[in-house]
Amino acid sequence: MLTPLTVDSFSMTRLSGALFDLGLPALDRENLAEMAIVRRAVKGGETLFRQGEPLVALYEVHAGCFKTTVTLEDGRDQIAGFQIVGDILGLDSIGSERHTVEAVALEDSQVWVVPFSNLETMCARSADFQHAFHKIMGREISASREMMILLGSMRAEARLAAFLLDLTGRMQARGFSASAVNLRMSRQEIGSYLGLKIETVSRLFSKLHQNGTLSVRQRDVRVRDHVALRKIASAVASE
Amino acid sequence: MLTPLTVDSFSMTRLSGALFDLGLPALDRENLAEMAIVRRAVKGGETLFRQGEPLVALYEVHAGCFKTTVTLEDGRDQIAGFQIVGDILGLDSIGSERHTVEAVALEDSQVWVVPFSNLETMCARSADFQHAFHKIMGREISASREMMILLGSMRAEARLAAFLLDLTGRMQARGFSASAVNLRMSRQEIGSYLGLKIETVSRLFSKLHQNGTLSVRQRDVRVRDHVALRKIASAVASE
DNA sequence: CGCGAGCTTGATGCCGATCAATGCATGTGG
DNA sequence: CCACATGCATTGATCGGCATCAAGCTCGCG
Repeated sequence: MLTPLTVDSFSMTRLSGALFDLGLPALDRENLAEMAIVRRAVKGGETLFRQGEPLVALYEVHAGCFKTTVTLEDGRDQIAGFQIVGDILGLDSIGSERHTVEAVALEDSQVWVVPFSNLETMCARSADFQHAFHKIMGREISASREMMILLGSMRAEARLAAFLLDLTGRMQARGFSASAVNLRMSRQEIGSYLGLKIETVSRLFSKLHQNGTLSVRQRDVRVRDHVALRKIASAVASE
Repeated sequence: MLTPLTVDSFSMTRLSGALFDLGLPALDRENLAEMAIVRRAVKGGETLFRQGEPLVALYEVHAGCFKTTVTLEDGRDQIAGFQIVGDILGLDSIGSERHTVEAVALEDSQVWVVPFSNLETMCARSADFQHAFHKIMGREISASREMMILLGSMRAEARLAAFLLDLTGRMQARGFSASAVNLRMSRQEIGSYLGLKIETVSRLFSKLHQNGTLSVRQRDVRVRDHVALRKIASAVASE
């Protein structure tokens, strides 16, 4: 599994993302080396880690996009989330010290590999670093909580709108366009994530395209009317 | 808000629950005093903390039962979870340093109040303590993730069965009966948590009562057939 | 060109929401 | 102690949204 590692010394001097770009001047090249943080390439379709594997490291997405999936006892599997640049993979496994999800690259990607034990050592050494790490975990908890709310209280159209707003919002925060998205995932995968069937997702994209909220061409999506999209996402739908 | 505090010196010598009962011999009476951990009584219906309030402390439920709710912009609110003895309240707020949910006691309860900054200090001091705390946060992440799966892929009957199995399982882990439960929450609240309407919840209780899986009398529920309940919870229902 | 995976679109059905009424506990005042 | 009110739960009838079933369609690729 832990195959070719590529360490790009340029990027090591200017790191981005939640785990590193914390305004911690202390976390420089020297710290990185000490923590044995390296970069690893993951090809599209390749699995980064599987359900049940012991926790060895956390991963920060440096480039590309991942999906995390859970396989249920009966064999079906559901998508637990999509991770883009700056997101952390592996937080789910800290409770049990084993991965509870599988992470698969949706396109050619790169991750920073952060050995977990070194990370805890680092936490003990720096109060700022510790606090920052706790905030990352806390944000993960809030995010899952929000997803629960979405799945528990929104109708199909609102779910899709919220999904698009979340995705574009995250992309924008990482410096991408807030309106033009190239979806890396299939309708199937979006449906699985949102608790909807592929046909429903497709129909909703068509509907939003027709009424001018979006412009959809396969996986190229452009948000034409942010206000309308926001309105749909917050539409009441039952208690 | 932070009204009368009761410190029970007997209980302080023998603490239970996730945050304290970690097999950490170091966390004795002296540490508790140093961390300024105190016990506080919360009457049924009383609010422990509200959405938007700054994070001051985490709380471990020492006795009783809580619900956490999120109020959406449009005024509706949804239940994010139920916390029983041993559960931690406030983890949701670590990401933003403000509470994202409101916590309300469902009956007369008691909590341990753990000032957050002291907790981080403690983490820095003890690697074991730090690791234990990380596991607690990790478990919270996994739990929310599981709830997402439930809401995204299960039909109504499976949701209720899973809810009951989760609740009784947690009760059992804390030394209560695994089959007899007195629900502290209304049908309304269960429905809100599971993304179902009150009528649906009621009908399902009736159905499970009639077919002998449960015995239901108001909020007194007894699991008669654990195997059947488990089967219902794992029934396939769509992708 | 033809094949296939992924996507779209239509027709139908079912689960759970909605609307509406009744039942059943607890509490309060006469 | 009963009459009545109030809040929660149950049960029934109907409706609607999304799943399901079933064809086509589009686009990339050998």
